Amino acid sequence: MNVQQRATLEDVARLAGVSSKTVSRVFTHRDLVAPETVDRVLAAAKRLRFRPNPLARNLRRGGPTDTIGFIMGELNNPFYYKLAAGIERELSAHGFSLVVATTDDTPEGEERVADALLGQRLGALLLIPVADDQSYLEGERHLGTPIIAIDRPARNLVADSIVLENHRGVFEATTRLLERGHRRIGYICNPASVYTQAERLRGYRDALAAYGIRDSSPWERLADDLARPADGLISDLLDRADPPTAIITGNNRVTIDALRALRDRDDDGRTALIGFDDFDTADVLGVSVITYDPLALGKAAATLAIERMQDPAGFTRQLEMPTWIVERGTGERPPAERTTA
Amino acid sequence: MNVQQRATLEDVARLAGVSSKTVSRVFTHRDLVAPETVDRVLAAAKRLRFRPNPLARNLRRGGPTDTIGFIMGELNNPFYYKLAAGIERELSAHGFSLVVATTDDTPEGEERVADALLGQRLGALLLIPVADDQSYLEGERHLGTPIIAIDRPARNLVADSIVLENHRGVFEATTRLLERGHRRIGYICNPASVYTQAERLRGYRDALAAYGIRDSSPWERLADDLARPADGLISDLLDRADPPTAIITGNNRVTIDALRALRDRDDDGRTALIGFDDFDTADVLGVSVITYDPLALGKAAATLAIERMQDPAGFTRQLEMPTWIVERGTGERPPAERTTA
DNA sequence: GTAGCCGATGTCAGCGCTGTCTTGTCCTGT
DNA sequence: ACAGGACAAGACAGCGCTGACATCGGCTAC
Repeated sequence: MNVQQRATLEDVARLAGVSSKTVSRVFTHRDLVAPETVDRVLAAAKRLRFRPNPLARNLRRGGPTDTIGFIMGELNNPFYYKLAAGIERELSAHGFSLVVATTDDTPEGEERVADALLGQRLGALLLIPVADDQSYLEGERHLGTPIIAIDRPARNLVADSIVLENHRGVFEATTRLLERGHRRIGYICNPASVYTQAERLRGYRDALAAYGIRDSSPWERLADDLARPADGLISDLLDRADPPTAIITGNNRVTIDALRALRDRDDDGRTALIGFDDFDTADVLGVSVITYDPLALGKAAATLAIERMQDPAGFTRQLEMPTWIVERGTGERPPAERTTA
Repeated sequence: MNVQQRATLEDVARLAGVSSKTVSRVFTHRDLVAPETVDRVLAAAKRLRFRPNPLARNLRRGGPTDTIGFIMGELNNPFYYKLAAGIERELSAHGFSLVVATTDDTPEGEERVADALLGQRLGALLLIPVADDQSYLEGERHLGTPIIAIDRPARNLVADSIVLENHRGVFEATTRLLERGHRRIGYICNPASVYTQAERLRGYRDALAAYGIRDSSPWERLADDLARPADGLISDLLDRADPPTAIITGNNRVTIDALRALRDRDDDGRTALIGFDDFDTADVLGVSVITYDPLALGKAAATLAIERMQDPAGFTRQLEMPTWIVERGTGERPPAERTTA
């Protein structure tokens, strides 16, 4: 394959018999150029397969590029990729392109990856904070790069953020179970020590407290080992002498693990279940969930970034996206009577 | 927020009391600089929060960037996003960054998006071809940008490609059903007029043919309307006077639609089912599938791209990734005896 | 003693493009 | 007939960086 040279403005100019500046104008302020000149230049450009070099353009113009970075835990997760899809859709509609980088959900990964991305003179940086501290981004923010935290607020960093109504979603789900007569309601999550889960857990506890249940700890099973499925936590909870009549799960992975555990135990639909996060086959399985619109979340985050680029000086904003409950069966089960006394 | 200027080589040089070239060297060929000078420069760089401008560097150096583009139908699809995850992981391990763009699975989108991406002087372009013709990329390929087609071969374009063993997977699945005694085996897919589906359908037909079933058309339900779920196709097939005892579905969406349809008809596990593509809750639902490793597919594609960047002149390669069957229950059902004569 | 080399650093030009300023041409109004 | 303006196009510099080449002191070798 004989690689040929890429044509430059100069080449096009020579072929069209004009100056390079005129060619430049054709590709930027076309209305300043006489129509027939435009035609001649475009013909020449097409013949030479000319494509303006955005590197040179951006360098010359100074300022940020049209590229926006998104740092996520891992693409391999329904929540993240739908979020990414929402972001991508909105950004591309506004002419920005999206660079994604993943951190494997580790704090070290986050800073490394952020550094690599920021090298590229991003127009803005979107991220799902994982580390305990995003102060390392302060320098870049100070240089004018808008930074948007998604799903969790950034810590030690002034940044816009957009999160879910975690507390409200779980509070309402728990309340519904309580209203249906459930009193022994389990809560399972893994990981537990992240912002979102802390909020959800708070929603669960607050709802119970409103019904006079002050100590929910016997019904909580919290873990922080992503590598291990949550089956064990669920079994442990169900093995109690007074097993819960309902379970709330903190995210879709745990929900699916719970379904697996319930199936393995031949629970036969006795235990009510409401999971946080929707998932593809939840309707087939009849699983009630606390859901939200990840595409909308991504879209809102992208919008926030675009607005911030246009108005870097404005006050930062903290947005919340709604969550709601979808009833599909498992969440509407009444409390099972105790089979043994 | 008072936006401050970004430091340049020159600024660092002034502060460190050296020439800008020396600073440049510290960030590229550090071993050519005296150790104590390196320290002084690094200290100055840190103080000014200096970060080399990759735009200027790439412009000066010429040649492609470390950014690799990936054009996919839509991120909002388990197959695509796992593929993207595999690509991202491999690329970032080699120091490349990934720009993603989606086409909404439309041919027009593909060319538009490809054009936008190629403006950025990509190191390579990965894409899942949707349009009937990728000849519009010929120019760019000629300029030295490696192009890798994933999941489907590119048409009218010399490009590396990496696809699944579509034919073999479905051939084997069909053969297993035949071996178990099934003779009325349905095949459902939507969309049908894409390379992958054509291959899979061929696998189905060839397997039947090997058992003497020449005309499978009564058992095939092919559609090309992504907006509409496949429920109708499935019902139509099951409504036959002699309904199929087994069904093969061409992709995960159709599989899930089929599950829904079977549930709605209270099929109660009479009809055997094997679906192409795995999905998150397939094990919970006990669905047998023809599967593959989308992460590995992505990784292989990324590797191919990296190799091609290093050896642009080599022969293009066409790779196939293995598919295999995971038996979980629905595919192992024996043929149901006719309930009515 | 000096030719020759080496390691450390500097000078300069230019990658491809665009902002600013300048030049040139034609048209309008009086 | 000519000032003044509108429009089209060019000259030039420089964005931040790095490759090619130059410089310079110190050191080895004979």
